Amino acid sequence: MTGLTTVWRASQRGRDTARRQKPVSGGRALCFRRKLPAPKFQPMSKGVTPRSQDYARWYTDVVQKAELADYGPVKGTMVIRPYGYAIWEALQAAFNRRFKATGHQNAYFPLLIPKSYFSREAAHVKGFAKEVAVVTHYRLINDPDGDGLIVDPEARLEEELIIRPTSETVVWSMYKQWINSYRDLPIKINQWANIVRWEMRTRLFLRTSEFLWQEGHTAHATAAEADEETRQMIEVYREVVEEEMALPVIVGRKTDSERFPGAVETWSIEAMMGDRRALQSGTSHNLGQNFAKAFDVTFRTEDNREELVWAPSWGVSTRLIGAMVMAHGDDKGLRLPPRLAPIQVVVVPIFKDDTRSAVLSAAGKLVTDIAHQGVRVELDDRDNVSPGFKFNHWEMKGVPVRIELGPKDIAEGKAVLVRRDGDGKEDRALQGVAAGLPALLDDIQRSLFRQAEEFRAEHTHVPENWEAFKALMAAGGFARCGWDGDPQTEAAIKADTKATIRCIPLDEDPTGLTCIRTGKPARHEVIFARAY
RNA sequence: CGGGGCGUGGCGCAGUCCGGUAGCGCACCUGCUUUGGGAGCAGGGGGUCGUAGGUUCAAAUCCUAUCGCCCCGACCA
Repeated sequence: MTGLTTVWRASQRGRDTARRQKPVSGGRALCFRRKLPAPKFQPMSKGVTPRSQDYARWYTDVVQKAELADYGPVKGTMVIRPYGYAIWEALQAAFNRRFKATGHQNAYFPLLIPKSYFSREAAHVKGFAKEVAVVTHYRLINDPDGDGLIVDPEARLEEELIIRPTSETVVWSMYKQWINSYRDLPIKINQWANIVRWEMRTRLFLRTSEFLWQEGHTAHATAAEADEETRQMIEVYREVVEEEMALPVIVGRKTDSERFPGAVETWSIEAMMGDRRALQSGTSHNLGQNFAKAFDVTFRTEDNREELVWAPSWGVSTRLIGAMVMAHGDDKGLRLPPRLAPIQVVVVPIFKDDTRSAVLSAAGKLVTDIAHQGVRVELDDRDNVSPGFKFNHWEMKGVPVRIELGPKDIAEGKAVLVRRDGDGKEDRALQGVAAGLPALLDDIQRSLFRQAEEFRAEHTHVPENWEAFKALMAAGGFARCGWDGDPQTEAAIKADTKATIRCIPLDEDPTGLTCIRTGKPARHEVIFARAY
């Protein structure tokens, strides 16, 4: 409790003092001049920090005010609140449907992993060791020297356990037991789980010490099959993110430096956020035979040879919710794509004491009609807050469509309809407004995708030269250009511009391109951006 | 780990320099009036000032220690 208290107090304090001091110093005197200088910061008593003022703070404000999530008591942890979790459930449903359609089954592996398992694969260890939480004891006792509980020094574990930062090692330790013959392959398992990575700098949804995700682990008899699986799943991710989240992504491969620890090839989908930075939104890895080697997982082929099993793994996390906030949100709050919105339409009745029952009964009827269309609808009949408050409230929550219904409307046989993805209100005949909603929601879904796509197009460029590249990275955006394939060039570019190679896009064509920095012939056409 | 800052009702803060027994806004509760873009008025409840120790007649305020958190830098879905 006190932890939470200080979080806010401390962070707000600095900003507020800074904000207050500027206008206050000499502010009075300046009032006598003809033109009032605009105060540098307009204190926002309501709503959220405008994106243009402080994008990071806008994001945090929206996540909290829309009641998606809140900070947990332990540094870097978050509570996903019901509204945020409902979005996660919608995403899970969308993914599960496709995972199952492509022959995968859900299962669950344990949270705790023997430290020795974790150490089997060298690159894997190197990648995760720095951020693994370790369980060393199994008991607390009363402190003999005072009050409170202490870790019982007698209760040290013989073998220390790690809390999974990902599950490759446990999964493959089990696959060793399950796989003997080519007849046992392929195994295509997915698990929904929480994982822990002790992050230094955390942000709600985007990077927290514990997060929820899905990790697929499959085992195959051939390299070709593993490669096919890896590509198929990145395509599934593309489809869900673009079609359900209305967020356009670039599909591509990672360079060596950005690859998953232990993978031979990593594919990712990369999206552009509202501040023009890139967000890796899903990854699919071809692990080759690395984990099979580490866990000695072999099988008998049809012609009785012993071979190592081939492995992909793939995952998306609650980070996707952060992506949705940052890609679609505006200064009024969230804008949710209808396919994932927990509430697709909200009806706000407007009434006074004398009109209350008439309005509420008309609104109730409307809500029933809407529900019959298969639309997720909510009636906000609270009478302790004003209609204006409700408008802002539901806009903050990103509900795609709002219908206002008051006595005047009912008299005229109409309702007022407001799309969250645009501005302005329009009248609709009360008859038929419900029937039109499914098509309207589809239109909003498309419109959000189009807006995100246009935004990305506006900020994606092919820089002519190094100077143009630097300017683009400083301004923010995606650069599509040549790279000589040298990791040192990549590192130098990062040092100069903070930009990294987000991916080598699926449709790359390096022919005739030169490296943006060295001028050497390009080995790959890549996407550069500053990333989260 | 290095640098900077902060812990005072649920939240945001003032009070700390110049010790005198805690205040403001929001939120909350009650009532009345309201309700088409974040309602108004009146009344009310709630904190011992991160923790521990010290100085003092007296500590949110001074001293010491300690814990925690935030921001910036070195890692990452």
